[in-house]
Amino acid sequence: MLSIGEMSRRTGVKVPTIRFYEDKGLLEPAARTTGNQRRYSHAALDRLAFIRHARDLGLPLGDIATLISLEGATGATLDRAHVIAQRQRDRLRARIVNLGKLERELDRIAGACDGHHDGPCAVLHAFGDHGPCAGDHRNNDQGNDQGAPRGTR
Amino acid sequence: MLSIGEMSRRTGVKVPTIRFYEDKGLLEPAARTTGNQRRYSHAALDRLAFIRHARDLGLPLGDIATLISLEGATGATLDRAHVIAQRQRDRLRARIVNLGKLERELDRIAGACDGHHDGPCAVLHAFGDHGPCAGDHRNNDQGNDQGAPRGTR
DNA sequence: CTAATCTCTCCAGTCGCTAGAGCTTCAAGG
DNA sequence: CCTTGAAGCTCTAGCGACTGGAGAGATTAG
Repeated sequence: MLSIGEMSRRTGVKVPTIRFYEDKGLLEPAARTTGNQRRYSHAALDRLAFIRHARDLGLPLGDIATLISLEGATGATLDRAHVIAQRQRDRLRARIVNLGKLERELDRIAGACDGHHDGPCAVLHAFGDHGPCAGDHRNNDQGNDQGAPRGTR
Repeated sequence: MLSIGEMSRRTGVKVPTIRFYEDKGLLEPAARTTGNQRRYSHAALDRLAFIRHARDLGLPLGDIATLISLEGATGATLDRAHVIAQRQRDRLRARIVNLGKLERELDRIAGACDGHHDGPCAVLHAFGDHGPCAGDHRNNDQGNDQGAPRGTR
């Protein structure tokens, strides 16, 4: 049986985050000691590692919950897991293409200012000016933040 | 003078979001009609377009506020604008590299399941299994969400 | 004048955490 | 056995960048 701190150390998921996952139903409520502290099985450890990994891959918690609910399922139900993986990969692909466009534009903007500061700033102008970028770098990105900033680890 | 709805139509920024920007100090409080409705100048329209564009490029509102405060400045102060653009470009670059790794892994996961659903699902196993990926696709991405999901536009 | 559309303010919710307050429990050393 | 300090508990609030709804008032077209 593992304490919550032990779980945290082994998976790299912060302690409050573990409690948060329990609250959201991603982890089953842990068993408790007589003093009300959580104690986890190794199965729970595996589950937390699974969640962690899926989060690293950018899956939203809702999708992760779906994957968990599919555990132990067989047959056609499992197509849903496949669909989630594919959808996430496609989201990521679209996002990479989009970010590539943004990068090129930021290049242009950063390059617009190369040291001579006389008149109004070219960088500021470039930020305001949407013309030079072919026009469609808009980020109509659905879904959540792929690869969330979760603090430094 | 433009109504808030007109501003929204012309920039693609939603009405509540415009009010939100005002609240956050990115837009100066608009003039009001006798009936308390906001009326905007064309300068305000330009400013909103600027914000919109910078947001599309993934700049956090704090950075945008800094850029705005630099408007009209000259000389060395403007280096700050340059630094913001470069920093953002670098964040984006790092992020693209990282997302590329994630994409390859999702490819592996999605590929793990190719139709035959007999035993336990390979996709689920692949999500749980961190081994095959060289190990360091972790997303220790600092900074905010580059290219925010702002709903469908 | 009336009906339809806009706009107003305020509040609550989203997502995935993170941090703090103020308290209790646990394990190890003396 | 007692103390000490780390680790745990619950609860609440906050982040960023919005989004949506309620219920009221303003404006505009016919």
